[in-house]
Amino acid sequence: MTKEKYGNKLKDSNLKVTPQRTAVLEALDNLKDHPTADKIKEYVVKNNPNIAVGTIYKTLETFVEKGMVNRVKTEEGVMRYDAILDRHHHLYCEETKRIEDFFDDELNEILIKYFEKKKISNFAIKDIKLQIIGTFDSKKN
Amino acid sequence: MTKEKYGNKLKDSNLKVTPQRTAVLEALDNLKDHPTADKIKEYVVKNNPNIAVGTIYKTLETFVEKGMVNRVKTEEGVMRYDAILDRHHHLYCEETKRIEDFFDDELNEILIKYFEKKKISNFAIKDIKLQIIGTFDSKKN
DNA sequence: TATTAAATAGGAATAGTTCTTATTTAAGAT
DNA sequence: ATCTTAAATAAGAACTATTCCTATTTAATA
Ligand SMILES: [Mn+2]
Ligand SMILES: [Mn+2]
Ligand SMILES: [Zn+2]
Ligand SMILES: [Zn+2]
Repeated sequence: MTKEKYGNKLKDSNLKVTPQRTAVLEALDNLKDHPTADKIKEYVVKNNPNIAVGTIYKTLETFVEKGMVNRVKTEEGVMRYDAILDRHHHLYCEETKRIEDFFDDELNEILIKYFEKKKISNFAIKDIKLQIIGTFDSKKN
Repeated sequence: MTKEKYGNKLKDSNLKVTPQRTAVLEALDNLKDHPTADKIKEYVVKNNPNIAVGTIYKTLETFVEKGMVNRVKTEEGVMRYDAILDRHHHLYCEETKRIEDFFDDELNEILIKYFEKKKISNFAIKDIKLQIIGTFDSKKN
């Protein structure tokens, strides 16, 4: 019962369970490629044809505030969202602007250890993410 | 003769030397905090009161194309620019949105070696940047 | 000094996002 | 089950960063 899963997630964050929020959660759960608000809308609209675009933005903002979703740093003019909260890094494709997840616990260990030794003066680190910039091999796109 | 320096930089990139471009270069050279187009305009306007904002954007775009300037990835709605081309990473302050440079050759070595061993399948790495997220100690702000 | 391709000024247009407000609704209380 | 009410939503206006358009100006070269 996956619909129920989203309801519980909302309750856990002390949010009222609405069809709009449930739909956005579902979209985020299914669109794994760091979607824009617009992509989320496209997905949500299939089952909720009357949802307002402002609601999508408002919902995403709420989710970010509650820590249910993260924004992804880009150098484009559009915001992208990430529902995966486990620590991971990102592959940025320069050609296609695709952003793919990169999980690597060994690397995380190395980074943590490195910055335990080497403190940055006047800066308290909360998180470290790698931007791995390059291109996907275009054998099959 | 620093004015001349900017002129040469432009010539090196096969760009016509104009007062507007020189001024934007000078602004980028002096504003070390990854300025927005608007901050650059504020700086440039002091000596070039008639410059058009569109010219600033166009100039920055040209510089990015020529590899004289990089965009900085953020999760804000405004673009920020970086005139430092030497390999470096960024400290992102969650509170103030300040972005500060972080140079660390030892860390670069570690990363390069790590990814020489551990290739990412189907992805050709061009560059790796760390997003070091946290807060600056607010002793003096 | 004349030529010309390129650059700029000025302002309109666009796009992503936020804001406003009347209406609707979820959730708790009765 | 119905009532109550604070919160959420729809619809569209407003806002803001950026891009686009084009008449005019200018840098570079001859
Ligand atoms: Mn940089
Ligand atoms: Mn925008
Ligand atoms: Zn991700
Ligand atoms: Zn920098």
